Amino acid sequence: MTTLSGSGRPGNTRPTIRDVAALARVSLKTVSRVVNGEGSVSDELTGRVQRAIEQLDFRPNFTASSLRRTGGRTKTIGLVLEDLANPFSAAVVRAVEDVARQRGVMVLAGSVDEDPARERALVADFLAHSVDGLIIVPAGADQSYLAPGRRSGTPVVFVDRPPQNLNADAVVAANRDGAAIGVDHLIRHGHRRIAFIGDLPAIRTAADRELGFRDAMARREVDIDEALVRRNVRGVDEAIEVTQRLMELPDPPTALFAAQNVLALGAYAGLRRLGRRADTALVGFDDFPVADLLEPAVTVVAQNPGGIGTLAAETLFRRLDGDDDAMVTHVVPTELIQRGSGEIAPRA
Amino acid sequence: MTTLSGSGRPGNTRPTIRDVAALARVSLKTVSRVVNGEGSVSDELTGRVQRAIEQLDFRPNFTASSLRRTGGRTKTIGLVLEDLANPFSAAVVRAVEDVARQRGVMVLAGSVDEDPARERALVADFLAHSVDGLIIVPAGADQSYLAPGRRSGTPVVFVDRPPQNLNADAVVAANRDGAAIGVDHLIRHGHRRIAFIGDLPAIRTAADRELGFRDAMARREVDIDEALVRRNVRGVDEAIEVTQRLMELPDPPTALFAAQNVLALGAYAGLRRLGRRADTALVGFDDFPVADLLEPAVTVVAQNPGGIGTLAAETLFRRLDGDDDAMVTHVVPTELIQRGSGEIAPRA
DNA sequence: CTGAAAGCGCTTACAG
DNA sequence: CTGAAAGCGCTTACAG
Repeated sequence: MTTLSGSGRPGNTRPTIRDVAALARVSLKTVSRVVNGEGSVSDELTGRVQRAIEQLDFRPNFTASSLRRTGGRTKTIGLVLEDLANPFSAAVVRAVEDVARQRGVMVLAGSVDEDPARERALVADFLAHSVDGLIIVPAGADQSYLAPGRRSGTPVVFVDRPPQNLNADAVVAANRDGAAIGVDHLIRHGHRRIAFIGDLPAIRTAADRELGFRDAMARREVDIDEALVRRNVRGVDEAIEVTQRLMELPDPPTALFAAQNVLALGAYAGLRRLGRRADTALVGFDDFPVADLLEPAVTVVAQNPGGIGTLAAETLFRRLDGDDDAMVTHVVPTELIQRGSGEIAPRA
Repeated sequence: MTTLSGSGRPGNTRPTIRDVAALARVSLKTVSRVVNGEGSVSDELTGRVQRAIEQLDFRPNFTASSLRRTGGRTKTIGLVLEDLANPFSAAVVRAVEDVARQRGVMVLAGSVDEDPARERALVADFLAHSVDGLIIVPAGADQSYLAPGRRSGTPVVFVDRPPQNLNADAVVAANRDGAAIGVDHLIRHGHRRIAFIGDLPAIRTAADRELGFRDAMARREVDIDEALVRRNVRGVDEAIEVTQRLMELPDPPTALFAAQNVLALGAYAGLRRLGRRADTALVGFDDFPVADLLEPAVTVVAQNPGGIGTLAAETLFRRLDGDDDAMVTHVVPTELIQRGSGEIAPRA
């Protein structure tokens, strides 16, 4: 028995439309018609083609077809995220995937770990692979490098943080308003000495949340003791340490606002070590698993990563469908979830 | 000024190698040589080509090139997971991504939600997109559908659960041994009435963990009270309910072994509601965030999802590099992490 | 209803 | 060192 593959390549190659055509004794175009369900093929030929497909276990090469097909969509989109392993990124991917699936679109995803160079490299790789669109959590402070690509028709939607030096759609959480609501909650429970624990101010969301903290304090005319404002705190361990330092001040805070979930965890652990968990209020920004199982359970200003991802994907597909209205920034509201830690009154 | 694109398509299309060649007044092949750094191009022409590339912001279409290139690799692999949003899946993707990145390979990922039909559909989609290889957490009980694809040269590595009706590489956790170690830990702390809380026995890992539970009990000659063996428990809420039922038995267990992290969370919450957290031992299988912040902190048999993902990716790439040794199943060891809940002695 | 030719963006195999 | 032709797997535009 001879090799079915016409070009005489080794036998273990995937069958092509040419092999099917040869076996069914029809033209390439007829196979193409059957595969794409174009109709207008006689039952006789349709049958022969289908049997050949079955027999060879032929699967059309979608990538090859998109090369010539009008529009030339590859039915893939690229996701540039902070870290696929963190719950926020993971929830975004999942939500995007669900929207994409309905359209038969696959998702390529990659982590950037806050490295601007890696952001650009990943975008370049996705573009080289001809993705139809991009969803990006920007790490760098300049997205102007995307301008040429966008001109050539690849839409981009930013998530979590707005782009800089580029006019593009974005979907962000209500960082400033949400933080203000969380802090206001503490003030209404009687606190006036409220500490702020935040990440690098260079990260836009961290800066916005600090602004929200200041908004709330100003609106209620509560003085901010700058000694209680701690920025540049990274990771659980640093948050634990910072919390312990804060609580050991001569005039310590009665409440903590931790502007990120990991920092809230650190604050919780720090309070616990000092035995101050039960008498110090704590509100965190961004929910985390098991927050409700801690004691006291942790009150948070919850983001909606699933909602953010869904909206980002919908925005991207709207652009792919031809929408060329002005770029918009969607702000997804946060939700204050009261669980106990945020409702502790100040010590007498 | 005329359109640079020779074919007269609308101007906002991405420039091609042809546009570059025209602008640099060289042949296609010369552009190709420069782009691929083949050398053997005069400085004169190299310069002209590079300037044209710069000027047009040309980015080679990798997908098109792989169509003709020998080997025809697309430098993409497909990941079929349970749910991208769950920590186990997320950790696996991240680990795979890191290995793939070193080779300039991108990862396509999708969730299957324990739906066998979705597993097959996703695999078919990945294959249609010509991925170079697949990493799969199987949902269905039959992977024979992959045999034809594998014959045509796409390697597949299974993760978390071995494939059925298909001879392929796999990377799994030491479910049976790990569970036995966790249960043995409870026995050594004096427990004899130990409850087992597990997921659907149809899921291989759940079944294996129950076997491990039975192994440990048999080895120490502890009788199993079948009334304390609860299978088919799904999700936190069911685990909470099951735990409450168990603790309300006339002769309740003194220790619980929860064979999955979500079930451990439910067991913890269930004990807490009954005020039995501090006097009932609990060991969970598979670690979870914040397990160390609960009180008591939860003792677990930790899997190593990162290690599993890394090993799976390495195995896949080894196959892509031509390794055709016999298929192997790698068993990644678990680690018992003692945190408090597993070291509680039985009530007197 | 059916097919032969040309082409998608790029590389291979060959010739100079 | 350089290029013209053929081809990767498929679709388009045209002809019958």
